[in-house]
Amino acid sequence: MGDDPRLTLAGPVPEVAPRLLGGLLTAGGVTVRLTEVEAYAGEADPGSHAFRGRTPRTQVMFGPPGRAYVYFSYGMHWCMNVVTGPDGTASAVLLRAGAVVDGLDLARERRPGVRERDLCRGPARLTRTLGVTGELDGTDLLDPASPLRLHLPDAAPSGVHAGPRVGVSGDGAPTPWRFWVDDPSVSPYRAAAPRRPRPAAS
DNA sequence: CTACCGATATTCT
DNA sequence: GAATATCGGTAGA
Repeated sequence: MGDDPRLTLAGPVPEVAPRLLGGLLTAGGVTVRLTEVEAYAGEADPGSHAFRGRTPRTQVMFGPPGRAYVYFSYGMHWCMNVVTGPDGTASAVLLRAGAVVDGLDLARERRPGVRERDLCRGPARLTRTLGVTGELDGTDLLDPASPLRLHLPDAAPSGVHAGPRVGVSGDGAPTPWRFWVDDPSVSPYRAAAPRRPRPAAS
């Protein structure tokens, strides 16, 4: 391969997303090999944060590819994406899971009591193990001096699976844009919108 | 392993 | 007020 990574990330998000699998993400003294990702296709995608247009939270998605989009979820968790596609398309890839390949002692120290395979098993666990917070929103992932860096794999990974996205309901639900490789760190599939409706108020 | 449930920011209705 | 790209604790099979 040897493509310019910036050029690779500028491609269509359903093609870019599986190519992040096997990539190395480094932050806070810990490096993770990505094992599970999800594609979100900007303003045309009902499951995307950008579907309703630009907001203070989503502005980074509308910028150039190769930056980190970090957002606060459910009032307590950080989740991170890699912004993809041409400048202005608001596409991004959510990093859902990974396996720690370097800095394991530090990761364990940061997550006391957590089993190794659970350290980055889920998008919010991944950011916590790496120490990623909203301060890193907008970081250039391809800058060697950045506190949060992404290194794309030399070759496209093999054995990639695809399935429906997690937690996405409505029109965007059936789109098979969750990609993963066989690894213990991949979170088990959960159907979208399992939320139990609260008992009807009397 | 499955199932429930609380915490609670951002955004939309 | 309600929904959401979630997790961790607890309970039970």
